[in-house]
Amino acid sequence: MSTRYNARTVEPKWQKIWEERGDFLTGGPDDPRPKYYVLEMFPYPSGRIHMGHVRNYTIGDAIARYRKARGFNVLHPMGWDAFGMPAENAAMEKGVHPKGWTYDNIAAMRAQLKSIGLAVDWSREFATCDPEYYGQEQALFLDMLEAGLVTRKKSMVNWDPVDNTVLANEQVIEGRGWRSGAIVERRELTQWFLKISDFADELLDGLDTLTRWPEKVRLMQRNWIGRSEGARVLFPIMGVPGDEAYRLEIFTTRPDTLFGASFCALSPHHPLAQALAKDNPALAGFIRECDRIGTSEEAIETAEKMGFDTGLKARHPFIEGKTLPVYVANFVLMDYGTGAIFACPAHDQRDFDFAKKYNLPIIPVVTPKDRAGDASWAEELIAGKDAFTGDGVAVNSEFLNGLDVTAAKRAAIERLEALGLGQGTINYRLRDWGISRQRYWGCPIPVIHCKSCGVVPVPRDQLPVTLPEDVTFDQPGNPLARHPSWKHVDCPKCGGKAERETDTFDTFVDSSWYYARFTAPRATTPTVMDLVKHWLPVDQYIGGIEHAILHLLYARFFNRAMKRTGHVAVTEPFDGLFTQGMVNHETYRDASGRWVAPSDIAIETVDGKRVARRLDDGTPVTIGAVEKMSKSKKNTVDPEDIIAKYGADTARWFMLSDSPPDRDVQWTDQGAEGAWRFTQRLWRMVTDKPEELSAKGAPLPASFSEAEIALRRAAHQALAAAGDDIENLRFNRAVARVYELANAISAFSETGEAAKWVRREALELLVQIVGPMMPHLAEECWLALGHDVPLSGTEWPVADKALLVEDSVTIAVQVNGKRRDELTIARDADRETVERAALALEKVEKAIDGKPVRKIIVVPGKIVNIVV
RNA sequence: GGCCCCUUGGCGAAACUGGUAUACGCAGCGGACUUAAAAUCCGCUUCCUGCAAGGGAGUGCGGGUUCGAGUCCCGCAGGGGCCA
Repeated sequence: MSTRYNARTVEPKWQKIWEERGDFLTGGPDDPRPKYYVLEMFPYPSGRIHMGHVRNYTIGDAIARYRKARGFNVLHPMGWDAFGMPAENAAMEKGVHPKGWTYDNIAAMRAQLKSIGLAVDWSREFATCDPEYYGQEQALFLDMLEAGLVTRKKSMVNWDPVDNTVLANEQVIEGRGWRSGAIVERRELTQWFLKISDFADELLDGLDTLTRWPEKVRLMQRNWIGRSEGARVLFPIMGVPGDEAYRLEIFTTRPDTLFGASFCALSPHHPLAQALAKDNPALAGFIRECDRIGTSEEAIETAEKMGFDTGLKARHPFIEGKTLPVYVANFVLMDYGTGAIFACPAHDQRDFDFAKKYNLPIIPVVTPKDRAGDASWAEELIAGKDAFTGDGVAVNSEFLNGLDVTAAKRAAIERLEALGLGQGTINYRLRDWGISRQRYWGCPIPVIHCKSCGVVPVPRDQLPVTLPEDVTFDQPGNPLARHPSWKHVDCPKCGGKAERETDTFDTFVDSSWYYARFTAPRATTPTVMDLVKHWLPVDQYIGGIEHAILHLLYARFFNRAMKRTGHVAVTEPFDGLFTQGMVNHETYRDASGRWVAPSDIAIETVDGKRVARRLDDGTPVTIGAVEKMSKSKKNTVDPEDIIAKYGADTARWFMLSDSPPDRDVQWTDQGAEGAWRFTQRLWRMVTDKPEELSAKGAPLPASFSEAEIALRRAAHQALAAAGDDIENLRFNRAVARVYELANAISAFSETGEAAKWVRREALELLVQIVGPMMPHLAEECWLALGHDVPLSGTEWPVADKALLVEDSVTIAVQVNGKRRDELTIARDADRETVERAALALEKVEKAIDGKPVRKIIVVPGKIVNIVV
């Protein structure tokens, strides 16, 4: 006798019980249990959770619950990445204050997250817009300023004309602002920078220690840092007005190709180009034209190569009397290297294209090893379309001749250094991290600008520098800068009139240290050394792949900066990283091509084909591609609707089944229905026929039938395998084990006392395996099975090792590698017995067909292969 | 363009370090229960051939290594990611 499982009443009940019991409060550092810190990337408080959140937090929650059951002292906190543009946009569009908007959103999202039933220690919650948090962030900044980790410099910046703010390179995607989508402009501004490039090598080397990170993420970071070894070379330039001794410094990764040089090229923004343009209207016009092409590296790279001959001549460092023309060229980036290059068209594609266009010499100086000494090769190269960039042997290069690329590079650098015309150097793609944002809703940068004292840090006892609340958003630009009084202060040094810095931090600063703050969220210092020492690094960090570079590289740098300033002890903040896939859904469009939401349509199967219609007027709807859930395509499913209809456990179960968590998952109604059906099935299995279960705690029967032993085996094997799967975040496999065990229990039809005992044992194990994934349902089942201690306070069961190994195994028998039959035999049968049994099989005999047996391969427990 | 990853039934996917390919779920088909439906339960479901027993093919395509390849190596095609 049972009733239907009602998630709507059961789920809040258990959430309340867990809270009252304090089940998920973290133990202190003196707790005898080993620590385990599991953290999901904290959300931006947009106001509503989406399915991506459900997936992310379900994965983390299953880990947290499993680790707790395995006897760990688990730290599983939650907070809010609460500063940023959307709050200001809301202020501009709806006239609400960013602060009120943000905290209201947090309240709404907290309630939603709690309805998922997360095993989170909510006592540690904070938002980055809490003055208690950002005040400590300001303290960290002052420490870093003192330690020389911060600089202030003029630089060309990416200016977002819609958000009216500066963007870091990483925030410019395909020439557009990552948030606004506006085409980014170039501007020169004085900005605050964190010196991440000082750590380029360390961040690169550190990647090798991150063995529990996806290889893909490490590779992306490696490419982003972009270390390249090369040389800086000085080319004396003749004909620079007013400076006959001018030496042009260029950067090259191919000093071995210097003998193949045919011209030098300057970036349009190179100081020499700019200086020449002053007296040369044609050049000035050319530079303007280059700027019009766009500012993104991509645009510059794909644009047709254009050059302007300055008429200057550069002297070749190695070849006496040889001079090279000096061009200004649109494909040379001012940001990379020195903003000037020497070009060797034969061995660089861009140089090659340029040389062809302007009829400049192409001089091959590296020959592929297999074409060495082949005179026609050079002609082929010059006549063709592609430069040769591979490894080979140096030719036409005097003292370099015969050397391979690596050796030739080394030899060329040695000569340059001897001549005083250059040196070996390492160049990085990684630039310093510009952190100034001309926005209101962010952490104020705690410095004061004084006319006589310069930049003065805000004294520590005046922290936090809090945001003023009486601000207006009725005009573009920074509300802090136009606030009537906030920025006017006395200089802490001289007492004279001074102004506060009105820029605020990039919000990536806020998210670069929150993981450390969770270990001491109320401390009056940024961190507490004993606590960060105990808890860091994060054992398992979980989030979207979209943060592979931005957030994760910043956090790795910031942690190092915190270590240097004495706020943490570890070098790497995240020991294990897991990047979960996206949640996708089918898209739908009506006859006029407008997107239609899944909740507005009905789908039927007609003649084996799925057809969709609008619910309101019945008009047909086209079913389109499966894509990432997004508001713009309306293919979203609201977690709140799903929870209201099926309960949180169903949503959680669906998120963990089917697709491996690092891959994208497709949300489907059928899948959700399937997950819901299983919740009902499990509940029925536990409650339907209590008379078929032995009493709780009944003694172990003296003996079991074969079928009983088989079920016990299935249960214990499922337990061992599912535990292993959960530990390795292979939830889809754990789910499959659960179904297998459930199927085995359903198929079990033995009667009698021993059978009842075995059925209870299997059911209890099943419920316990399900526990981390569908915690509410598991608790309710556990209660129905007669337990008075909730699962949240119950240890993970231990699988009986004796039941994990089978006495006999079924192995395949192959003849010449083709499977012919199978054989069930004692697990420890010796080689000869297996061979004899295999040869005795009728089908095997037929396959051998009287041919002589040449060899028999026996892999114990796996396979027999008879070679004839 | 460079670097990297992926490709297994109608679909999502399993297959541990080379050893019975397609577990588990979804969808579909057939059946039971029911006045009927829903729900539930049972069975079938890689392809070809065959009444069947059986036989053959088969993990994107083409080669290779091996007693044995979804798994390792080389080449190609398609898809995706990052950097350009």
